[in-house]
Amino acid sequence: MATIYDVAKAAGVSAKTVSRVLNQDAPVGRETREKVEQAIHALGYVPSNAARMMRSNRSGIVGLITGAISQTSDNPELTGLPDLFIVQGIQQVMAAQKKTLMIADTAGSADNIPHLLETFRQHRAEGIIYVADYHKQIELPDTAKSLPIVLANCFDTRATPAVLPDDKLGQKRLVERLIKAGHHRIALLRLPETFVASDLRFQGYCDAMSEASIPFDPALVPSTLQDDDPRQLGQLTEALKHLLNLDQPPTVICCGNDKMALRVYGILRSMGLNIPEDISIAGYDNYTLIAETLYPALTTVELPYRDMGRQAAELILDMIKQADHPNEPALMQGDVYWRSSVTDFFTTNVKMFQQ
Amino acid sequence: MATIYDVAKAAGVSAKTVSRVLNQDAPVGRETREKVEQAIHALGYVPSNAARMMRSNRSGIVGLITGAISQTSDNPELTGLPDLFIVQGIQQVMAAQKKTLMIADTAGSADNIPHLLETFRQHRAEGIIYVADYHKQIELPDTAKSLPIVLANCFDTRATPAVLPDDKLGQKRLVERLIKAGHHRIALLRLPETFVASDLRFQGYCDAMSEASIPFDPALVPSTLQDDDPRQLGQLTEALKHLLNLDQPPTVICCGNDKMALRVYGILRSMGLNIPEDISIAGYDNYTLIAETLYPALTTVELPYRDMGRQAAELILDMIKQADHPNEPALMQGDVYWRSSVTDFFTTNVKMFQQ
DNA sequence: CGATGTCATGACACCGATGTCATAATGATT
DNA sequence: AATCATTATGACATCGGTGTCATGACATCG
Repeated sequence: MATIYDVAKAAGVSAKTVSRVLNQDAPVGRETREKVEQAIHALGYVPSNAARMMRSNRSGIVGLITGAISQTSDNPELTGLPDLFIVQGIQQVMAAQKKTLMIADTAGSADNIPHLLETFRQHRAEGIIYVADYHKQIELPDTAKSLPIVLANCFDTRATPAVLPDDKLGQKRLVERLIKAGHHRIALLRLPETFVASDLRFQGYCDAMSEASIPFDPALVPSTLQDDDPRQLGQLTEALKHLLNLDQPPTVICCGNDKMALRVYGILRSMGLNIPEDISIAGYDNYTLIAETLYPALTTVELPYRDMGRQAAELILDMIKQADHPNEPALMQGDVYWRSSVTDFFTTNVKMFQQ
Repeated sequence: MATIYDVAKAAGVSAKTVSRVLNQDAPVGRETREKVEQAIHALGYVPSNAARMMRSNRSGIVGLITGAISQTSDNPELTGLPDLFIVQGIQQVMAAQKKTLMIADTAGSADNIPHLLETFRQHRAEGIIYVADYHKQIELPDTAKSLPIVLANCFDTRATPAVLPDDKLGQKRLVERLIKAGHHRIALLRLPETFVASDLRFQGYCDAMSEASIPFDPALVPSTLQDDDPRQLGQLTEALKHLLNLDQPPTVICCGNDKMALRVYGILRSMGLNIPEDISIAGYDNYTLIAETLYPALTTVELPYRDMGRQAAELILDMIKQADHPNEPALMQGDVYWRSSVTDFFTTNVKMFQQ
């Protein structure tokens, strides 16, 4: 591979002059510049990042640790890889800032993290982003403390800067929108309690109900499911039967996520119920492959993964520039996507009057 | 950040001796080694990859170009990101071989590829893998020819080494299995013709039917769909009505992919049909989030993404070692996943006898 | 006992860029 | 015309490792 000296020789100038042409950091005579540019082109010369980095001691590399890529399928709850959208958001910002993103993977085991950090340090990464597959609490090894680090979709007890989805607000907005559409009997099928989001969304549900002065009815919020996947189908069926047999059954069921909603669609239909005529269904995540493809399309709340990624990327770049960092996690809001799986009583009424 | 000279000074030895301890490429006295190791630990020294790379001229970096990460949502057909599994397979092999994987992203536009290649060359990547989001033909810019390159999930006209899914064999196996389960009237809802897989799978379908001596009935294979997503629902409904109104309607419908199967579930149920009692459904892709979550779970063929990734990784590593490369694309086989969306007439009969 | 071989270590050059400083040529200013 | 500023260029050192070669201390062998 050609070096800057080969170019210099071919152009009949010094290496430093070639360097100046490359970096445009000092005036170069027009003729000289053209000779150099021709030589570069003719030799197919590409400057060596390694040599540059050595001199400048700035790598321009940001490390990204994720389990998304090599996620093992032992937890089938998570094979959707939606968190890859976070990586996408990060990538966008890094590309715009001409930073190089180096992605490493935990291969499903947190034990690998120290080794990954070591590799990043060898490459002189300037900062690190850790991306979790779903909203959770984590504990990073002590080795992580020596570099600027940002957590995305997770948080720890050491107030490491973090970017999180605002699950509470998201669920609250959804329920508010449901109430606005005329629903009062609103059921909530919670995620397993092992998920941080389960409780946050329950709080959002309660807030929205209480602000609308609708008393909380525990019968509408069956006990949370287990994350044991094979058993979930049976548990879901039980929970749905319970809800449908209430004296005042719900007019809409909020599912813990879009995947659960997909299951609920199947179960309800096998019971002979139509969505949304007999009962409305809402999800969470706005996992478009499901939400837009389901028939009817699913009303749901977006998990703002791309925004979280962008936010995390900007945060780490700030931290690299100035050792400054925020103490509070950044909460990212996701919109409600209103689709045809939920009846809007008022819209329906209007239509009736128009007809 | 500490250098090898800092370590050398702290340990009272020469830099070269520290280097020997690090690389274990020459004997070092036990006492000396321990002093050096202590100094390394005390200073938190991590060798600089840049400096190493400069001397050895071997980067240990393999470049990966994909659109998976920053896939724009303008093609909703593809928001599932299943091709990320290819990246996962690649990552596994690279990690095992202690290679560094550098992932770059087309940000949805092939125009960026030359720039990405330039970046890879700056980093002195030893080889490149290009991953496509679905089985397709591509055309790489000429700049790509100077490095070993492997295509995954795509191919070109220049016989660049490629790793592809064996769509023909996959569909053939599925149909063979359906026939074995007692189905004779087998419908095929083809993907849009713009997809390479559409024709290959149709060939597989024909092969299986012909080998079982079942005459080909064009009525069972409606014209292919458009990839225009909003219109697909209507087209699908039309196609299904057509199939169901035949004199001899199909007993099973093979869908172009799992997502189409998800749509078909919804449409058939809104027609009051039960799966698989009234009609069986099969998909393609084994996109587990859909296939396993659907109720009933979906019979489908795996797209062997992880295997393709592993194969592509091993191929590029071979090519890096020896400039040798194969001329024929590697076709990777995917298994049939038999689930409850398809009636097995023989199993059913056996059960009836047992009862 | 001298020759040879192995072990342990260090001095030094080198990889490919770029920062610093020096130098020469040109044009502008007094 | 002498001085100064600006432009255009090159020589050289340097970044942090590692390859090459040299050196001294022992151990082994005929």
